[in-house]
Amino acid sequence: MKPTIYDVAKEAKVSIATVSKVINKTGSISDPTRKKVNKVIQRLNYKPNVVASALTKKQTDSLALIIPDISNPFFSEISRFIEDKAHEMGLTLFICSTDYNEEKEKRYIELLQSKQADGFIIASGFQNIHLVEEFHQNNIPVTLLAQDNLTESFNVVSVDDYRGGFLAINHLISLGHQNIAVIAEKVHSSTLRLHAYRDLLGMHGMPVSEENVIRTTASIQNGEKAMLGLLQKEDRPTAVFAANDILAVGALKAARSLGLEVPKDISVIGFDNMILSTTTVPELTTVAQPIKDMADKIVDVLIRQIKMPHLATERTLFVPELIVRESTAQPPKHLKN
Amino acid sequence: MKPTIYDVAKEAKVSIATVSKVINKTGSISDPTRKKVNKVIQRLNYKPNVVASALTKKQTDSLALIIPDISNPFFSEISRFIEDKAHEMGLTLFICSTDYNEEKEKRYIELLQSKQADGFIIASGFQNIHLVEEFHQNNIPVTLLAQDNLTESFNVVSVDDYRGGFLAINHLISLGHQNIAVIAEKVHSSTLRLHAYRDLLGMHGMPVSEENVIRTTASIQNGEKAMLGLLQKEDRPTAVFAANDILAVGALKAARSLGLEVPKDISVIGFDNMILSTTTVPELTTVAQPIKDMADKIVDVLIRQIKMPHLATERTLFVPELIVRESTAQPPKHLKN
DNA sequence: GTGAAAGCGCTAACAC
DNA sequence: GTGTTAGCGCTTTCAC
Repeated sequence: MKPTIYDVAKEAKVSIATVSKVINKTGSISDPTRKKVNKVIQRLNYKPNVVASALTKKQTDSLALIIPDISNPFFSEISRFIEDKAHEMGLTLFICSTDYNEEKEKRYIELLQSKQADGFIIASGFQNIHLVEEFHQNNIPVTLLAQDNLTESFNVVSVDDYRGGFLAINHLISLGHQNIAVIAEKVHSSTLRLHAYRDLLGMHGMPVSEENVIRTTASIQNGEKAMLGLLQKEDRPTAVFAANDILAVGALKAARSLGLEVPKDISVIGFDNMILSTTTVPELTTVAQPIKDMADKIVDVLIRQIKMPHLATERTLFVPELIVRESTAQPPKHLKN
Repeated sequence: MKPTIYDVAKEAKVSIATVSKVINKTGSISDPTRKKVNKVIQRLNYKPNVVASALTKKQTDSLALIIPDISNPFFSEISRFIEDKAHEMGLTLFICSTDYNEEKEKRYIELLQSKQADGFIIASGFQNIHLVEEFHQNNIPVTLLAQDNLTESFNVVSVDDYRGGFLAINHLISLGHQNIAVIAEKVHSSTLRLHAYRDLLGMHGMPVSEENVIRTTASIQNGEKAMLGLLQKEDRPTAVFAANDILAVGALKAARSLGLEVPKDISVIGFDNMILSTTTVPELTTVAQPIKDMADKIVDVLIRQIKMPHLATERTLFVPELIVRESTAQPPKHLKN
């Protein structure tokens, strides 16, 4: 049997309260007894049972991170930073992948409530926002990651999507592109990036053709498919803004499969700056999210909310950054006006 | 306050024992009372507190997965399958990234023991195997993933690394390559892949030059560096076997940076078949691990061990598969003998 | 078919 | 500085 606090107390000839105090460094304990107790703990290889302490303290020191898919590099990269920060703060992390599926969202959220997670981080791509609203009613701390929800007042940590879209399109326009298409996801963040697209085109007196905006789900294949559609149009765009790097990678593949050279024949810009964007040929020009800063911030915000539930809601927008690599250039000469 | 089993019992005018029985579908409960209780559970939105039940049952229904780095696509992909399988079996997963760091390994293992994880999956790349041996002594169920440890008898699920190396090198040799280099990791699985390399070269009467085997840690940069070294040699290899796709991607980048064309000037083959290997140009020829099968199997094995601790140890080797894509071809003519 | 009660391993209030 | 004790919310005998 694993040793319990009773075993330690008996061996050290003190009470369990004393043992508890030396473990948690609470109360005041004389130096000799502390040493004595610690020695016994060592000798018995005693590990406090935190499920018992969680039951008494009514807090598990664990956080739930709900993402669409941990095998998607964007999410695995940011999860890693969140994990590090959480551990640094003494918390463990449950990570669950929901596949954009409302069933799974519901199941995981119930499960993690049962597991008494102290707080929840809901990443972008979460479908059923009603589920999250329930948290609010039940006073369960939640913070949204890169998911700007306007209807309810949640704590949010996100990148400034509009600004990011602006950066991307502005880069393309300043290179001289006049016919720019966009491949976006069907999520809110993509919508904001799209707004920047429309606004900027408008500002430059460029017409927005609805044929030039494709909405899809993030996957390399979908990026490929979307790009193929775009490239088969008569009035083919000279530049494509993919709302994330996964889609951009698909776009790159599609262009290549049609014998088109990027960026000579067509420019492609992504969003996210994940590892993928440096392994393509050409390397991807993209808009970087400061995911480490975002990860740190979101854990801080969530912890604050756990400790002080009635604090004002907080929305932190991080500034994205344009990373120019190889996949964007001036449009082909014969198409320039 | 969250409702407890007492609240449900009171509302339903039954005892907490009865409520417990309907929740867990144990004992025998009459249809009417079950319905009555369920209705109250519904109405109160009652969620059983599993930390309390974990305390009584002495089992948390959770597994620990210890990997080097969740942001490494190989691990995130396999983690995803393990997560799915675990959830299918009614278990939650703690995922921890240790960065090949013994300090972190120790910290996480202690933490997860405190959290009373029912079993541990230790992935390849784990440094301090002594830590794992302690599990054995303490009768804590462990299964190794893709880490074949010879000294102790652990349950192991792995790919047949030797066979994988064989497949890769054999492919290269049958294309006509005579001067083959290898970039391997400093882990056991890589060593096995290396054995295949040496054996196969020997079988074909090809000398093994130690200059042609580089050992490093998995990262794109290290792959790049290793490849650069290889390419600067006078007697430059015509083909390189990278012991995983991450290294192979680095190798591809290095070749490209030197103006070499893959596979025309030099062939590159990887190992793992992760998503990265389809986004490179050229797409990577590689050896695929059946990671879904491995994930399913490892969860099964671990659960079996949790339920029946004294079962014989089991080592399952999965058969890898050669995936020929674009990065391998015959060696340049002028170099062929 | 249902309930009373003991106990899982711990924390925290309180007494000494 | 240290110990006693009452829970935390649940499962599981064992009566009835």
